[in-house]
Amino acid sequence: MNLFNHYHTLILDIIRRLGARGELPHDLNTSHITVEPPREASHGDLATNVAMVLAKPTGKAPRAIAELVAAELRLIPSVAEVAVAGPGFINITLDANTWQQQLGIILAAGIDYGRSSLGDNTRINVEYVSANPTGPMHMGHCRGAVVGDVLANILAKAGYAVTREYYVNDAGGQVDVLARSVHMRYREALGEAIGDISEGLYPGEYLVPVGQALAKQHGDVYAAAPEADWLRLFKRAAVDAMLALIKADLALLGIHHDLFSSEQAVQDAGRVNDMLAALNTRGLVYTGVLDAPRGHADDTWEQRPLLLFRASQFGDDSDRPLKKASGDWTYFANDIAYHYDKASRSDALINIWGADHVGTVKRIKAAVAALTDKAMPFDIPMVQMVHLLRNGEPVKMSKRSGNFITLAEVVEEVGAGVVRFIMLTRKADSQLDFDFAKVLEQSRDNPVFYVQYAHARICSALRKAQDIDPNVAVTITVPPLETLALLNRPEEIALMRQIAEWPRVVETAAVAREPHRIAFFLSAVAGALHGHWNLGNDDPSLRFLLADNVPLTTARAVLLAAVKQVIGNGLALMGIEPLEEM
RNA sequence: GUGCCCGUAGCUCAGACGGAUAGAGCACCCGCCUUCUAAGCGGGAUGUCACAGGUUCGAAUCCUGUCGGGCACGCCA
Repeated sequence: MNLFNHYHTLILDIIRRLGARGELPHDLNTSHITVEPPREASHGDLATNVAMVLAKPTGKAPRAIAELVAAELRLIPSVAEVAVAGPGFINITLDANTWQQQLGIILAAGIDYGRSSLGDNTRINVEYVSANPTGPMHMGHCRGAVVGDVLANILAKAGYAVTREYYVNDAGGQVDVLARSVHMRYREALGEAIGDISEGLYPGEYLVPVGQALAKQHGDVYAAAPEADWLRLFKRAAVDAMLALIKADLALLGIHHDLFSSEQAVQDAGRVNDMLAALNTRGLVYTGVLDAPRGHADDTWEQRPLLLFRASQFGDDSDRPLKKASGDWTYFANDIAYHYDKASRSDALINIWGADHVGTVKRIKAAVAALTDKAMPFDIPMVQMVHLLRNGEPVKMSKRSGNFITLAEVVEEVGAGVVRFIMLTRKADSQLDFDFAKVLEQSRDNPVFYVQYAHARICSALRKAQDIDPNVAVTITVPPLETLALLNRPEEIALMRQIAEWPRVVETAAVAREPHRIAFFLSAVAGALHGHWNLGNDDPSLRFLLADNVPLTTARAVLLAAVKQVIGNGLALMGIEPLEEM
């Protein structure tokens, strides 16, 4: 149960009651009322803007409303103190019991602490990675992969029915190029001296085994055969092999999709015609000509009649071609068909896209809006570039030789957990530096270390607590009230208050589609834990472990266990294994 | 030329749906520290939230414009 939601509900009840008694008007719009932790801890545990929001519709002074509501709030047993402050904020301080009991709730819920029904089983489709199947994953794909995966985790936790989907672009020209590259490797495997891989083809070594396998399977049947004889076959073999590579790379990061959707399959199933029919019935297709794009030297621009979609009616800057002059479908048309298909089996769509696709956001949103009569929620969080550094110096990549920094190399060097965490230390749409040296540093300014260290430190303390009192392990599963009541120091209450925000953080991250909030929250909790821990240096009575005070040691072990649970739950959402010791 | 994103402390960045005196880490200054896990801890100073208008009880947040930066932009995939 989200504590903030609980009091939000109570406040709405109060407004209704005051309405029934004639002290406030009926049927007020209460949708803008919030209950939040106040920024300033000294203001109390919860703050609500209810009085300010209702001032205008009721025609009353905010502070007058605040006093009415405050009087009612004081009647709630768990409320210790209510103060009206500033322009009309109501600050609520809860009874220490309420916070103490949160520890029991956290420990009883375990990994499910933070789960909610916010999403109400809405079928939400998260499409992410979708790298072209032409080679292994490189670092350019990494951030979107992590952001998408963690967002999917968050949404699942928040009660959505999540499908994790990968769109395989196996139908375009680049897979033809791939097949030709594989054909050269195939001839090479048959003993032919092929020299350098031709300009424009994929030179990567990872295609060598694909050629070898084809040579083994088919002998020299296709060595001198015309392309038409082998293209389809080689394409299939190459794409399958590349997908296997990609899946292996994703597995290194702990990423597993539910569904791989093939562009070719969408076409083969006739979904493009379905899409066209759907657009046609809405009168959104016509044959016309496009103006030349501005800002380019456009001597070569030819106005040709094309089949166009009226994207401009749905917020795009211009209408967009569905067919090329050649009569072939455009990539865009296939993409719409795919999205139409996704929409038919979802209640909401999310695409995680790299920043290089910003230019196409409007048109795909226009298409989805058109095909679903604007009924389909569709978010496209954009993921910015990652700059790879080593000790502050940019890592050089030689494109010429086809050497990218691969995801596998990076995971091998620093570990999957570190990669995943660092990818979430910035908002997705701002650029991110990834410094191989810094991410492994053991210091305060490395958030991965800082959070893991907090977890390991707690584990260590819990082991020692067990030595002081062998019953600790049992007590922390269902802590008795008299044990919890010993946790009444302000510093302890502050820590409880902080971890009790976890369910709210999950919901916020889900609604805002912002996984980085989890990482930031964990850093804050780790900071609070370390800070609290250090208090014990100056004041030994604040240490967690007190050999001469078994009841208090046990109680504090309960607090530690709850913090550990919350950090562990956060890391689990991020797909990171928490460390027991380090 | 057009579109999207961005502009917050010296640096790197947080700051859903408008809320109180705008925060964190680093760097800087001053102390402390050999410990319940050590890779440090405590305190201090630091802002025209790019600029100018507007909306309102209230704006870093919303709207308009200007300036500055990044990315993208043909029937490629």
